[in-house]
Parts: sequence; structure tokens; C-alpha cells
Amino acid sequence: MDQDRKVRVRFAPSPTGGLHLGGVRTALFNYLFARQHGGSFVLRIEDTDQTRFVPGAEAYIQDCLAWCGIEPDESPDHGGEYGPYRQSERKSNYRRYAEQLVADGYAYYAFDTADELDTQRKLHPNFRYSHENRLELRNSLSLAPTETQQLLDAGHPHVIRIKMPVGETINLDDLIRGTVSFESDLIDDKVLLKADGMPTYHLAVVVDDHQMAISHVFRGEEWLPSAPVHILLWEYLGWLNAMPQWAHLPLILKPDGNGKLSKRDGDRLGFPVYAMNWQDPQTGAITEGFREMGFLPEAFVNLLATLGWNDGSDQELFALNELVDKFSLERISKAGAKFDFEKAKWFNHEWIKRSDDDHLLPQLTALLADHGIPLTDEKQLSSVLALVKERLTFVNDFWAQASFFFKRPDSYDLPAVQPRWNAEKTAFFVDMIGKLENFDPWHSAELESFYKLAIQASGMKMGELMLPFRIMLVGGKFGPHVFDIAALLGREETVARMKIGLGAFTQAAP
RNA sequence: GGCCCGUUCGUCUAGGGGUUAGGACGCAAGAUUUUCAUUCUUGAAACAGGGGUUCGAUUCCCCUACGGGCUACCA
Repeated sequence: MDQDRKVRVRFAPSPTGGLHLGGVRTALFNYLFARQHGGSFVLRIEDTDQTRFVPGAEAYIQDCLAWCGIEPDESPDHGGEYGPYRQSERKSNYRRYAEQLVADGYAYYAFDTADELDTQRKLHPNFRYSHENRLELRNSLSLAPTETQQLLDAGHPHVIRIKMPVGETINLDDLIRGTVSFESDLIDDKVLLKADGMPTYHLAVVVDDHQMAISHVFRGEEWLPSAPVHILLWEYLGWLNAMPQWAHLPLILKPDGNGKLSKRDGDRLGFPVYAMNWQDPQTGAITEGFREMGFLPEAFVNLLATLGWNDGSDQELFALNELVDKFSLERISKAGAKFDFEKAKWFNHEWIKRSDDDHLLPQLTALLADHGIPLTDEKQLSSVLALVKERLTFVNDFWAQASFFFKRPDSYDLPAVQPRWNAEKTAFFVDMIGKLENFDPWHSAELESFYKLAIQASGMKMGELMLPFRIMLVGGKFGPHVFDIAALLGREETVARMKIGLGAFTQAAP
């Protein structure tokens, strides 16, 4: 193997659905490795299965990657010298290699129909198309050469299957798992070229990876069992010295119970599994994505990277460029990792705290617009954000945490004040409103000391007069420091809200 | 069923022949905040089991158990 060859890795999703956690993580690890080694990250679309191809999914995949900050060096959209990057556009390639394998004795034509194979499977519980029975089935190995030729000439539907050797041990050197051995006797004769002339994944990856000079293949662990077929193909096609190095990534598991994380788990447990909103083309149903739920791409990338990888220290927060520096295959764990949504939320909380205002402001502006609030004062928005930033788990929490800065309360938490409301309190607020109308300077600290002095003078208890004030301004028992709120609201608005609130309290009082 | 992979607190994980087995999320308690949240402090919480090897295994080896993946003309 050529150790000096340029690092070229690829992410090869099939455009059959939304890009879920495992997919994005695979892309991320590929990307990190490429960047780290000054290599190329290739996006190749494996749209081989026409029956399940979903229109729009290809653009969706690219959008997801872009949102995460993963920019391919070569892709269907941006091109590159190894194109085309869509498998459907490379179709002419595959048959030729399949035929070559037949000619070299490594593969054969099989004419069995789907029905015939079904019958076999019913007859034999553990049916495998293999060296044990291929001579009894209808293929170019069992048929006379003339008969095979006749069927071929007549255009009889057929597939091409690999002829698995007998008695060989196939060793895979996996970068994460070390050497993994397989006995060739136990592996069936996989279909390489389908009756429709399209390749199966097994043929396609090998041919594509070879033609695109891929140096490293990082893919999910679910591919481990078919790795020996791929290795054999690299050998049989005569490309063994150009074979990429392999690394099979641990799976992302469902949080409860066991098994691979699926879309249904997200629906069932109430968290996203797709990077971005995904609309099922059949049903039209939209599954909410991490982005739409209010995740920052930084947090999403961070949580994905640390699901199955760590840098050996206690550090948990990593930016993408930091990951490029610190990522290493050796530190990827072998065992699958259960996805924990609580921890995912924590990552987002941390990233919101670390984000600059100008990073968050556009999203907040959009959020306010969704609630019918036009942006009038960006500085004010910034000040509000400073007050509530560390309370946010999601960007969208901003509305729940800070909407009262932009609109007056619709209702008041009357049960919190009403039972103990009295004339004395009414008098205090009437007096306070009058004083505040002329109070200066309108700053949080000054307001606080002034207000507290007035409470002392009144002889009433602090808590008796603090809570009503808060509820007048925001409507309920929540929000940041009251005097910060008043300061930000401004004199006019604060006084106006106090008057309205006072009216509501006295009217409702017993 | 067969093949392959895996197994440290509930979860993500660090560690590695001799450690009080460390961190984080979550949980609990306390403090701060005269709201709610944040924050801070403290706490409970793990080496799957059995055999070896060894003076000594959670760490190395084997077996078992358990979990997962694959077993399509899907990827």
C-alpha cells in the first residue's frame, strides 16, 4: 500500500431520506480526517436504488452538511476532477467491471428468478446462494456454456454474482478494531450487478472508490460483515495495492432499550433524529430537525463528535476547527453509544452561552418576526439577550424568557398577589408611580436602592412589594432581576405597566 | 439459526497489573438569587459472571452471559 498517497475520503449517502445523526457523524469524521491531513473530502451521491430515490433529498443532504460547516471539496454541485459524483451518472462503468470479473472466473451469470429464490428460501431455512448449492441453481457455472450464451443472447434477465472462494480466510485490517477475520466459506455469493443493469452497493463502492482514488473509508459498523466481499473485489479487479484503509465506526443507539437509533425513536421519545426538518415525500409529514428545534450547528457538531470520540482529557466542548486539530481515529471507541437528549440540550446551552451576539441576533430577529414583532432597535435586542442568554437551552426559548420586553403582559398571575392585596399596597404603588415618573437616573442600581428605601419607609415587608412589582412588569413569577427589566423597559413603559397592573390588582382584590 | 462486533456509574466516557476507579449529563441536598431559571458546593451512583496468568487483576488470556450488527437483485 502506498503510504504517501494523498488522503481522499468520501461521504457516500444514498438520497433515500433525511440525514440522521449517524449519517452526519460519519460525514463529520470523514471531513475531520480529510482536513487534518490536508486531503480532500468528497461528497458522492449513491442514487443507485431508483425505487427508493427521493427527489430533493440530494439538495437536502448538502444543506445539512453546509449548516454543520462541512464543506465538500468535490460534490455533484461543485464538481471536481473525479466526477461525475452521482452514481446514476456513472452507470456505464459498472457492467464492464462485472463482465470482466466473469471473464476472469471471479463471478458468474445467474438466471434464477426472484420466485425461484423465494422457493429455495422456503425449502431451506438457512438458504444462502453459495459454493454449497450454486451448481444446483441456474447460472453460468451449472449450465453448459452454449446454454448460457443462448440465454444471454435472448436477453434473458440475469444478475452477476461474485463467486466466493472456498477455504480462504479474509483478513480486514480495521483502523479502529484491528484485524478482523472472516471465513470465505460462510459468505454467500452476493449479487454485484442487478437485472436492471445497476450495480449493488458492493460493486459500486469498490469501483467508485477506486476511480475516485479514495484512500480511507470510514463508514458505519453495519458494513463490517460485507467488508470481506469488498476486499475480495479489490483483489479480483486487480486493484489491491490501491485499496483504501478501512475504519468501521460504532453505531449510535436508541436511548432506551437497545438497537440502532431510528426515526421512530425520535417521534416516540420526543427529540429530533434529523439534522434539519425532513418532509416525508409519501405522507408529507414533517419531522422536526435539530436546526429547527433551536440547536446551534456548533452544538450539534460538538455532540456528534463526542458521541464515540474524546480527546483523552476532560474537555467536552469543541469547536469544528478545534476538532480538526484534535480528532484522531485511535480515540474512537469500539462500542456503540446511546444517544442522550439531555446531554444534547446541555451542549446547546453551553454553545449559546459562548456565542457572540451577532451570531444569535439574526435568529432572534427571525423569532420575533414569527411572533409579529418587528425589529426596531437592535441595541435593545442585544441588551435583552445579555440579560437572558444564560437561561436559554434553545434559541427559541428566547420568546418564553424575554417576550415581555417586546409586548406588555396579556394576563397577570393574580393568585400570587391577590389574596394579600390591601389598600396599603395600593397606596404604596400610587405613590411609587408618581415618584418614578420623575426619577433620574433611570438605571438598575439606582432604581433598586430607591425602591428598597421606599419599602423600608413604608414599614411593609420586602417580599410583599417586590413580587407585585415584578408581576406588573412581566405578568408572572419569572424573568431576570426586576430592576434590570425596569431599566431596560425605560421610564415610560415601566410606569405605564405599573398603572395597568395596579388597576388589574385592585380591581381583582377582595 | 449462522457469521461478525462489542461490554467501566442510569447515560456519554477517562484510566489501566498495585488508583480513595477520574470527568460530564441527569438525579438528590444545600447556598446564592426576596420570582423563575442560571450559577456554585456537596452527595448517591460503575469495572457483566466464571476460570486462568500473576505476589497482586477492573486492566492480559480463555469460556459463559448479555447486547448489537449483518444474514435482499436496500444501502
